[in-house]
Amino acid sequence: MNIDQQLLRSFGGDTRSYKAKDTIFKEGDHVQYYFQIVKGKIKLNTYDEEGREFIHNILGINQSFGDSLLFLEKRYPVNAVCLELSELIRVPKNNFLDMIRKHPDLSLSMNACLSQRIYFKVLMMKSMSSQNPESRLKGLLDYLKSYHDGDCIQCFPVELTRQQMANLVGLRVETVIRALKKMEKKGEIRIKNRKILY
DNA sequence: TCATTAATCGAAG
DNA sequence: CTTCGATTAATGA
Repeated sequence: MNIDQQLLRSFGGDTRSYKAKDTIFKEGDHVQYYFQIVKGKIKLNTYDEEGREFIHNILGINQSFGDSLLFLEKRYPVNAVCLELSELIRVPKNNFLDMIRKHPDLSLSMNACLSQRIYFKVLMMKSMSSQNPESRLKGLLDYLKSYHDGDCIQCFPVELTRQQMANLVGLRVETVIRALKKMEKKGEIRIKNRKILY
């Protein structure tokens, strides 16, 4: 979701900056704001009983997060953590709902947005249900690439560390590294100086 | 250059 | 596939 910043401000939105590793909200916190990224990147994660991190999503500029919770009376099911120096616009929940009411067009794009999230979640779950690590990575890469309006072949640079990719698909780094090498051999991806091109 | 973080590798489970 | 141990590369102060 990407809403005009002036509009967000007119409904009480304020800009806040966060340092890398700052926590924006924690699992179990009350949902009180709509967040939209002006600059930087954040991740949504949880930890399993062994303390291993699972990343649910990584969001960048002009993307919002936690917004589906604004329509529910639930607490956050995940943590939101900053990956780098970032700037976010924060709008109080009730103001946000007010804004939606006064701008029906927003409601429509909100639907489109949430629909798309559900759609990609399903695609991700489909590939994640595969036992094969290469299929899981392929699913992740397809998802990432779908956000990229690239045209050329194998020119989409994956801006994620291998560790992050591993935590996104539920595998270990080493496994990801080895699987990526196989995929490179098969010509499914290209690797230039450790950078992955898909 | 020192320290920290990420990427790799090989061997074993 | 994961875990462990160790090395090497890249990055930033």
